[in-house]
Amino acid sequence: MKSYWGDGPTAVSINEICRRAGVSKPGLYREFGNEDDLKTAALESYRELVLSQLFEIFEADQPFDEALAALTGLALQDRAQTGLPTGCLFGKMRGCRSELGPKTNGAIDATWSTAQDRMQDWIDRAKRNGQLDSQISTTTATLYVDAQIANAITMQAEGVQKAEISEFLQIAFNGLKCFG
Amino acid sequence: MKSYWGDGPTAVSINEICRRAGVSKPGLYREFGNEDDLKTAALESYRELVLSQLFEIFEADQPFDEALAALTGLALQDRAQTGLPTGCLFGKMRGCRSELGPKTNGAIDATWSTAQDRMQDWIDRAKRNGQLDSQISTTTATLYVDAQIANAITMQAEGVQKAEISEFLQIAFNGLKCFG
DNA sequence: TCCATATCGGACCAATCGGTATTTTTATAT
DNA sequence: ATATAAAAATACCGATTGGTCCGATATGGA
Repeated sequence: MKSYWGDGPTAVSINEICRRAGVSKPGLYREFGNEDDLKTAALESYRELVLSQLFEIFEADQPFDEALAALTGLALQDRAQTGLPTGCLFGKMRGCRSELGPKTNGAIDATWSTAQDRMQDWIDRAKRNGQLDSQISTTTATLYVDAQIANAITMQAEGVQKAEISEFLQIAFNGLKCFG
Repeated sequence: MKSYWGDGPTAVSINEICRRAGVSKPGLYREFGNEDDLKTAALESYRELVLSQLFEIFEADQPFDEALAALTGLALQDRAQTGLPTGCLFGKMRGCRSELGPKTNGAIDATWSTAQDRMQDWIDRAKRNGQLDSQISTTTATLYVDAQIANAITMQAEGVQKAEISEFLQIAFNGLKCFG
């Protein structure tokens, strides 16, 4: 069900969702409430399915370099094999917030907030361990890592070769390591 | 007219465009043809208004570092002052190609192709001048620069502070300079 | 077996979509 | 001033949108 959000949270109508899922429209409404609730549920499902893997990396007790390598590996893993759609639902939703309902927007805020918290802890830890230049603002670093991962996932969805995405992330993360 | 594409190329209906522009629907259709043509025209207008400034930087005969600085300045310039909407129409369109018509998609292809050409020339020139590590794949470099500029513009649209965007680009372009 | 109850889906709703036919207005020429 | 040509807007088209009503159908207890 949630898998059909691969082609954009605003690109698929409720009718189309029902058609694809083989479920009646009243049935879907009984289960989810309305469109806003449905999209909220889809985002929550995405968070548990995909973002949780990122959070695990951020929380893991490992050197900064290894965490970056793990992030690269995660961003590069083949979505086609897992049967899941490509692209980042969270990123797509953040890109068209004005077209989404208030509940979905609230969920986006909450998700982004917890993601930033996780990343802040991780960045601050790396700074304390001397693995990251403490001149770099923590908030900028979180924005940076988030954006680069989103870039990589989006590029994969657009069909860019894995080797190029890998090099892309290598360059991007290099910017963090050799700062100043 | 084209300014109303600020809130997303799929978020605004033809009816709404007419309402905002104070023009009748047949009038708009007489001028542009259909929705696909209108969006194509909007993209062309955006290319001449915004992307042309990027192309000028790529074509200018200046050191690589100065070009990067110029790109940073361009990405940071305040859109609110110019009266233009924030965000990157080209990037938004690339993010929802399946929702756009064939003509608009063709224009996206053409725009992206010429943008990549301009960047390739620029990157190759920097490599020849020893201002950029030639180990970096040219196509990856073009993808990289494009993505970072898009990131910066998107962040400005989301209300991120200028100082953070500036630091963001400093980190990102650092990754190009100190590679390997 | 028969009735009550709970679930489910076909059919329907007003609103809006992209797009157009037709009528009204405006301007011109005689 | 009046008939005619050009321009523009009102009013409408079928299709689709998010959302709901209500009849059909399945289930369970007596």
